[in-house]
Formats: sequence, structure tokens, C-alpha cells
Amino acid sequence: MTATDPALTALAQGWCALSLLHGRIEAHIERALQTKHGLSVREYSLLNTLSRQHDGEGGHLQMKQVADAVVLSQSATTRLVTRLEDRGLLKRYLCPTDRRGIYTDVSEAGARLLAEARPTNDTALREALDEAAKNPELAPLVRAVESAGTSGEPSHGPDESSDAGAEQVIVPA
Amino acid sequence: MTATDPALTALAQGWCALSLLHGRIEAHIERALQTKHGLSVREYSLLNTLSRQHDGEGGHLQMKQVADAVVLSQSATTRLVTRLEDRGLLKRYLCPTDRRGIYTDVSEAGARLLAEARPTNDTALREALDEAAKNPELAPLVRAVESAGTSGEPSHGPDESSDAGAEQVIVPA
DNA sequence: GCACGTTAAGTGCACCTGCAATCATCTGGA
DNA sequence: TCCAGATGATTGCAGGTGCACTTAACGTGC
Repeated sequence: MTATDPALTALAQGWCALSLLHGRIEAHIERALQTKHGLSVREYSLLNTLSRQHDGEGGHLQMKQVADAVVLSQSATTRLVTRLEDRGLLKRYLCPTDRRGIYTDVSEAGARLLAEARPTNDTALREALDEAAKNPELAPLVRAVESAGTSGEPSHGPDESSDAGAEQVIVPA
Repeated sequence: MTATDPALTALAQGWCALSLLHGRIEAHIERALQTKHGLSVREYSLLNTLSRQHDGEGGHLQMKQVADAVVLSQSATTRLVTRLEDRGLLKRYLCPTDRRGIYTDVSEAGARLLAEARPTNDTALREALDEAAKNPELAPLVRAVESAGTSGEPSHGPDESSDAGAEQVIVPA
């Protein structure tokens, strides 16, 4: 029964904590974004990711890359983009060089909504982290999250791209 | 547009990384558990949590506590428990002192399946972490996860209970 | 130029989830 | 004792997600 490798069991502990922390934070932000702006966490995440690409350079993203960035299946990404497009928050247009690929780009309305929602998101995140920090099991992870953004780059770094190895990078252009 | 508080933006970076890491790991483990044992990550997590309670003492959990432990709504928890009960992996019985509450407990078949699935889970977790560690943005979080289980307690510690403050503890009895 | 395999996006379907409403039970007060 | 408020579990319903499959387009070899 419990005769498993202790090292692996310890890892499972850490994963359990990570999962718990993620769930708590996501639930908290979800409520805040949903009630105040009618956005889900994933929708916000998508807008945020796309806008950041737009920020750095004219790097629009293809569906596949979007799917990888937000960790969703291609089908789910298709529908997510469709929903946001129907709401006028982003645009979809074919890639001229490869007609299979479809680029997505945030519209002005999308950028505006994102700007409105950003404070809500950040505040809710701060609250959720403070709440989680009270739990000794979660505290080390909370600290890791807090230092993740400040350590390497000054303001907004190279985002979460560069992938995990077996796949492609997120920022192509 | 981008005129937001840099400190909050940095936090968002960390949250983004956490979310990405969680998504990658979950997807990887999900595939492994699903194909080899017909279990979803949540189902495994539920069995694991319940079995740990059983391990320490005779602490069965009520639905509400289960819901909090796996970060699920009460309704989703009800159905999750129902599914596993239908498969004979756990039992449900009324609490004698409070007939509103319903205890859940892992059955022998559930414990067996959990024991079978544990190596799969741990291996997949190890793989996912190694994969994520290649990403410099995710590496610090990976290290935090790895050290989370080993630092405080010797083997299996007080699990992820103690809650985040505004709610109740997970291990009552 | 045409057939073959590969890759990107979208669709049908089944399943899981959260919210709101409901039922049963406990608790405190008149 | 009986009633109102609170809490735990469940259910109806709408919506999001993944898997398997289909369609469109690229690239290669003949």
C-alpha cells in the first residue's frame, strides 16, 4: 500500500500543494473577473498573452501556439477564440504565407477590456496569494511565485515562452 | 494600456508561470493515468486524499471537506464521489451524529487501484517536472515544488490541510 | 502536375463543471 | 414546542473541454 518510494511521495506532496494553490488562486480570480468584467480566467489569459505579443513586436499568434500558451486543446482554443471574436474582443485572419495558419490579434475593444480587467486580476491575485501564504504548506510556493517575475527581468521579461523542450517556442516572429 | 503597477505585473508573471506549469503537469499526468488506469487526475487526487486520511487515523471526510481539498464545487464533488462509488472504489455513509453530513471512505478496490496507479502518477509527475525544468521561467517553481515535500516533514507530513485562513481545516477528526 | 504523408483548424459528441434552486437537517430563539 | 435562519448534499441546466474525425493546405517525390 504505502510501500512506495519516499522520494516520489515527497514529489507528490509538492505537486499536491501546487495543485491546491493553483486551484485556490484560479477560483478567486475567476470570481472577480467574472462578476466585474464578464471574463473567465482563460479568456483574460488569452487576451493578455496576445496583447503581450502585440506589445513587443508585430507577432500575431497562430491557433496552435495560442493553444500551447494557455494549455488548451486545439478544439477548445478554436472555440475560445470564436467566443472572443464574436464579442468583438479580437480578430482572426489568415496568414498570407501559410493559408492553413490563422492569426489572432486583440482588437481595440479587447485591449480596452483587458486594461480595465487588469487591476481586478492583479488585486485578486494579490489577495489569493496572501490568503495562501497563511498555509505553511503553500507558503514556499507562494514565495516562489512572487519572486518569479521580479528576479530575471526588470518589468515584463520574456513571458512564459521558450517552452518545455519537446515542443516549439511560443514567440516565433 | 501598459501603465500598470510594475509590482503587480511581476506578480502576474509569476502567476502565469504557475498556471502554465500546473497545466503542463496536469495534462501529462492525466494522459498517463487515463490510459493506464482509467482514472482522471481529480479521481486519483480524491482517492489519494481520502486514503491519506484513512492512513493517519479513522478520519473519514465529509463532502464539503473533500470539495475544499480538491478545490471543486460541492455539486461537482457530489458527482465525482458518485462516479467513484458506482465503480466501487469508495463508499458513502451517513454521519451518525449529523445526518446532513455524508462520509466517504476508500474501499479495498479503491485502495488497490490507487496503489496500482501511484507509480504511474509519480513517474509522470517526475517526467513533467523534468520537462518543465528546461524552461528558465518555470525552473524556480519546479525547484519549489521539489523541495516542498522534503523540507518540512520526513515522509508524508500533515498533507495540504490547515487551509488558507478564511475556511476550516481539512482534517477534523 | 499529381499522389502521398504531414500539419493546422474546425466539428460532433460525450463528459465534467459551476451556478442557482431544492430538500433535509441542525441550531437558536420566542 | 414550534418557527426562522443556517448549513450540507443533491439536482436541473447551461456552458466549456478533450478526443476522434473531417477538411483544407503545405511539402516531397515521382
